[in-house]
Amino acid sequence: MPELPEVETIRRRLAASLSGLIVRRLDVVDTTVSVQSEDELRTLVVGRCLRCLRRRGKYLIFDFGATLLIVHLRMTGQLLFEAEDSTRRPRCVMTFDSGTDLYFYDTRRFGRVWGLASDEESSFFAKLGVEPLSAEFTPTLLRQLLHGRRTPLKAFLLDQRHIAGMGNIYADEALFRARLYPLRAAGSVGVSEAQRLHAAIQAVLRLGIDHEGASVESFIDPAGARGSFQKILNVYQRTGEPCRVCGTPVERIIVSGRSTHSCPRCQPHRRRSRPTP
DNA sequence: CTATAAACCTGCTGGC
DNA sequence: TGCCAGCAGGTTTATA
Repeated sequence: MPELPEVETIRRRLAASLSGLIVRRLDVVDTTVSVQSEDELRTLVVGRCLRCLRRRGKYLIFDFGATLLIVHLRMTGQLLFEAEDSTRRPRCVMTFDSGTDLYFYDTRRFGRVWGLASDEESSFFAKLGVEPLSAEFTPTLLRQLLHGRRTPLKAFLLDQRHIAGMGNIYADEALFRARLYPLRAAGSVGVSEAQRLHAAIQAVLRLGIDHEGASVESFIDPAGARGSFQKILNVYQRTGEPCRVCGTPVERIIVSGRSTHSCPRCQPHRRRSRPTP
């Protein structure tokens, strides 16, 4: 599933190829891709110059200056420069004046596209939490966000209203790196633990970006390249395999309906001092 | 506020 | 070999 590092990888690849190009046409193949009509989307993007590509959490923003096209890939969405074979149909296609096509493929059809005027952006993202790699995200802010909450840390990290961009992979990896048990109540986290969690969140997201994403499901970048973060996962989808730090088998539980992976020794239920993983 | 569940989807897996 | 129930998960919406 594309999470922050995967969307950032896509953003960088698209920015390198598409910045400054003018949209020649937009074709909506699967009308469920947007609540808006093909005509409405066309009015917002066709003939306009793509100024830049931005990202907010897991949302990808095609910035045309006065208008925006926003894409969320959800589970299986892919943006590709090349068409797939005829057994797979794209949900929509954007064609640029250079002749470059951008296909939106999405097996499970959870992904969505929105077109809007740029002055609607702040309200569009009004409920979205802090950008975890921004200067705004500090250990102090994290502690404020955690304060008083009884919800499990894992559920807290997945909640996009608090911090934007983490999904199941990076939430599990961040908690492992911070040596925190996923079911710990968010509000029970102390100052040093919050500092550890803050550092761990930023570290796993940066590591994910450095590795050009985790290709655990169907993630590939627009040129079809896989990421490599899946090769260095510590706990995600490693149930029963030895912890890379202590050798204890990785444990799998369900937290707020999501499979959750952790090392029972490195991430104990109670606080205790351990060497840094 | 918090928790849980269903809905949206399709491909894959496990069990028989 | 074949069939099918069940699972995976990001987000929204509904319900307790």
